[in-house]
Amino acid sequence: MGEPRSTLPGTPRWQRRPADRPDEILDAALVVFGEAGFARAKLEDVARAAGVSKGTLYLYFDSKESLFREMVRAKVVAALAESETYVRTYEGSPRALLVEIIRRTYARMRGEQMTTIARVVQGELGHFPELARFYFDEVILRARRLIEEVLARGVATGEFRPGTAGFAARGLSSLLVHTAQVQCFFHAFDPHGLTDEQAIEGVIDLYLHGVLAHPAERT
Amino acid sequence: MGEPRSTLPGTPRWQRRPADRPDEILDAALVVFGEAGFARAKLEDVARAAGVSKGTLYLYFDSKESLFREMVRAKVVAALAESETYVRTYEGSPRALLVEIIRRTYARMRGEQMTTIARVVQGELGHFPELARFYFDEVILRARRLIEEVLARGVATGEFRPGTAGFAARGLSSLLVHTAQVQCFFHAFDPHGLTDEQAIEGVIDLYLHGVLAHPAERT
DNA sequence: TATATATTACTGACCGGTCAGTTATAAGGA
DNA sequence: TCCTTATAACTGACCGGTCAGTAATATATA
Repeated sequence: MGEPRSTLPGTPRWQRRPADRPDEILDAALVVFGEAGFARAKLEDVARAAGVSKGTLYLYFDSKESLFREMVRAKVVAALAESETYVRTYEGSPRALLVEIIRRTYARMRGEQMTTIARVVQGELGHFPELARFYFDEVILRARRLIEEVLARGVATGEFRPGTAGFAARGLSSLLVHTAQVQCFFHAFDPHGLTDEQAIEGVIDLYLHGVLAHPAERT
Repeated sequence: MGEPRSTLPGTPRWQRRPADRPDEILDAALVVFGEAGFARAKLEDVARAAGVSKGTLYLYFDSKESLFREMVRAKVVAALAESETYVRTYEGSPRALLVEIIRRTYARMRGEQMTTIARVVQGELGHFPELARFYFDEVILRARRLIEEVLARGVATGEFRPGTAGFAARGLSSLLVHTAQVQCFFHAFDPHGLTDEQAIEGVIDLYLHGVLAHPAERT
């Protein structure tokens, strides 16, 4: 995130590090936009967090908006790509894979920066049609396809029931994203709050079995 | 939402309607905050939408923040209360009640203003700790309790399996809220988009049955 | 290897627009 | 007539974006 500028005599007041600046600024942007949301976030603060001056931001990014877009792009794509290769190289049963994907995804959403991004993006989508399009194509759809692939494998082996394809992947995304968000935002208030581990187990159990006692009786 | 101010000669330029103003302003606030988010929303616009001048807002509300809080309070509580009496007076089977609650809740979230509120609130929660507390207590928890009651009835009759209580209610909230939001924000982009009806059926099917083909084999 | 010169990364004061909140004034109504 | 309700002009803080200038580095020259 950029060293604080040195004030020691002898050391230069700042260094030229054009290769590192963009990433440092993007990291800072994630933090500041994440805390404040787009509109409240001050470029001054992004600059300070990145250890540069405000003018420097404009050497690397065109505007506040474009900085925001670039930040989302940079931070979101890596995570998804990782999950994709995980699925592609996995060799166990589809059910075990599904459980593993749920665990990993939840962990990432809770631990790192994804809930922040999801929250801010969601709040700002209306004002950035271009970003909305990007987010849908590169995040929502891609995640959905990944889950659909896992589900399809399970249907092929007979572990998962067929005919859920239309919604099941969307459902899992929603379950994961929103559960993580609620845990994230409201855990502090919740007297009977679940631990993250309990929440994950709940997601897995619910997603695999549903709530019916006798699911054989289909309607 | 307040009549536009008359400019016809003869008609008074404005009327004193202190009893009606607050609600008109709250309606206007919902629209404007919903479109713009808290930070971007201009009180000028709220005033115009309410058919009053900006100064008038300050006769009824202390500040932008307090207007926002009051708006959320006013708009959210009614909806929940309605569902609560519905559940309390329902006489059919728990399973039918659950399905009905899902349908109604989804319909309300999609048709009216709830997704808007949910989105904006979520985006702004970090900046309004007091509102967050209120929202958690009066919305999240209350909705959860309502669902838990329905589930408990079903467990009692043997229709629902026991032991899901810890998470099942949370899971349904997440599923409903996030599904409605995704439908709302991204339907326009989605080439293979589901209709609302399909989405609801998906939620119901998934929530009742889960994805497993042979749920008997519990782990 | 030291010094002059050119280049480019970076700074921070400043400008202009925006908008929450205030206030002086007017109009309605009992 | 006097109080309440409403208006609209006003203020001042705030912040995105700019740019003239400066500091760090690279290159050329002796």
